[in-house]
Amino acid sequence: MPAHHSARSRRATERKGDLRERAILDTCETLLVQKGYDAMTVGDLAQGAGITRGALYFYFGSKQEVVTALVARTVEHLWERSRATAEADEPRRAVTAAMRRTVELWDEHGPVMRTAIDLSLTVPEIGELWSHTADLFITAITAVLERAGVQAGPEPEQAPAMARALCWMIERTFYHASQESHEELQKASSTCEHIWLTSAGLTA
Amino acid sequence: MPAHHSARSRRATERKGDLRERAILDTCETLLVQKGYDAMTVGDLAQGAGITRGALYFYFGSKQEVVTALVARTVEHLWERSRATAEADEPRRAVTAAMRRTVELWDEHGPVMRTAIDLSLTVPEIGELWSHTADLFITAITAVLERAGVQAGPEPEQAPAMARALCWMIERTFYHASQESHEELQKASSTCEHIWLTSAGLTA
DNA sequence: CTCCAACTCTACACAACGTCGATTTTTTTC
DNA sequence: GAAAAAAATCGACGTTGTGTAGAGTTGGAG
Repeated sequence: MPAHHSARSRRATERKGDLRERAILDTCETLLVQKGYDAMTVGDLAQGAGITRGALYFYFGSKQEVVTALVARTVEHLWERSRATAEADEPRRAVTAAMRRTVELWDEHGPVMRTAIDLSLTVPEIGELWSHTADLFITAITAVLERAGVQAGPEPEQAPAMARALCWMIERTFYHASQESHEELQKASSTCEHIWLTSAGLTA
Repeated sequence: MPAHHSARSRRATERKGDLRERAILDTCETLLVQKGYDAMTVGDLAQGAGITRGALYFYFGSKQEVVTALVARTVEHLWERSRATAEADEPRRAVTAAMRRTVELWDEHGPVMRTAIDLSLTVPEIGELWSHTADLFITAITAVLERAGVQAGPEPEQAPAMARALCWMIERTFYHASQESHEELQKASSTCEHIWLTSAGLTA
C-alpha cells in the first residue's frame, strides 16, 4: 500500500498513483450504481481504471478494501458538510435544516450509502465507519430533542433511545426512497420530519 | 432437471427427500447464525445435511435458492402468527400487542430475518417476500393510526406514509437490537412503541 | 422380478479471487 | 542528466467455490 503523506513542501507532488487511486474509487462508485456490489468484479474495477487486475492489487488488497476506501471518502465528505451546519438554533429550524441536508446527501451519494449499509454487517471496517456516522446523527438528534423538552436519560422513553430509533427510521426510509426517485426522497423527508417533530412534542 | 416443489405437497407419504430438504433448511438456519451468509458455502450446507454438494443441487438450484426457501418458510410462519392476532381492538392495546408479537418473532428468528433484509436488495425473490411482509405490517399500522384519528390520504403527513416510516423504524431498530440481546430487544420495543403512540396522538 | 422415479455420488469446467516475480516507468539524488 | 531508488504495471499461476454432467444406487409399485 502506498503511503499517504500529506503536503511535503510548497510543491504538491502528486504521484501518478494518486490519480490512479482516485480513478479506481470513481470507477467503483460508477459500477456500484450500474451493477451493484456483488456483480462488480475486480476485473471490472481494473478495466474501468485503465489498468490490469494485477496492478489494482498494488493499490488495494481486495475488492472489499476498495469499497471501504470509497465509503470512507464519502463519509468524510458527509462529515464535512455536517460540521458546516449550525447546531445552535431553534429546534424546529434545526430539524428542517437537518432533513434538507440529509436529502442532499442521499441525492448525491445514494448508491454508495446503500452499499455501505448493506456491507456494514459483513465488513467490520465499514460497519465501524457507518456506526460512527450514525452516532454523530444520534447525538445531534438527541440534542434537538432535549432542547425541545424531552427528558434526558438512559430509559427507553427518554431522549437518547428515541434519537436512536428516529435515526434508524430516517436511514431506512431514505434507503428505500433513494432507490426510487428524488421525489420519493422529498416525500420521505417530509414524513420523517413530521414524526420527528411530533415525537419531540413540537406539534403544529 | 428434476421438477421442484410444484407437485410435492400432494403426496400422502413423506419421502426421504422431504426430510433432506428440511434438514438442508435447518442447517442453513444454523450456519446463518454461526458464520453468516457470505462465509457459508454450499459444501458446508451439504455436509451439515449429511449429503454431498452434488446431492444438494438435486434439491436446490443454488445457494441463493436455499436461503430464499428458508426465508419463505420463516416468513410464512410469521404470517400465520400475525393472522392470529386480533386487529379490532382499542388502538393503545393494539400497539402493545403488535410490539409484543414483534419481539417474539425477532427473538425466535432474528438471524434469518436479518439475512432476509440484507439480501432483499440483491436477491429479487427475497426482496419480493420481504416487501410483501412489510406491506402487511404497514397496512396494520395504518389502520391503527387512522383509528386513532390520524388523517387518511396519500400526503407525506398522513397515515399511510407515516405507517411506512414507522415500519422501517421498527425493522431497523429491531435489526440492530436483535444482534445484541433479548434485553436490548425489549428496550427497543418500548422506544418504538412510545414513538408510535406519540405519532398517533395517543400521548399519555 | 423388473422398471421407473427418486436420490446420490464423483468428476469436470468455469469464474473470480488473490499472489508472485519479473519488468517497465517515474521520481529522486548526486 | 545519468544512475539509483522507488513506484507502478503486467501476465501467469494456484486456490477456492460455484454449478453441471453423467453414471450409479435404492426402493417401492405393478
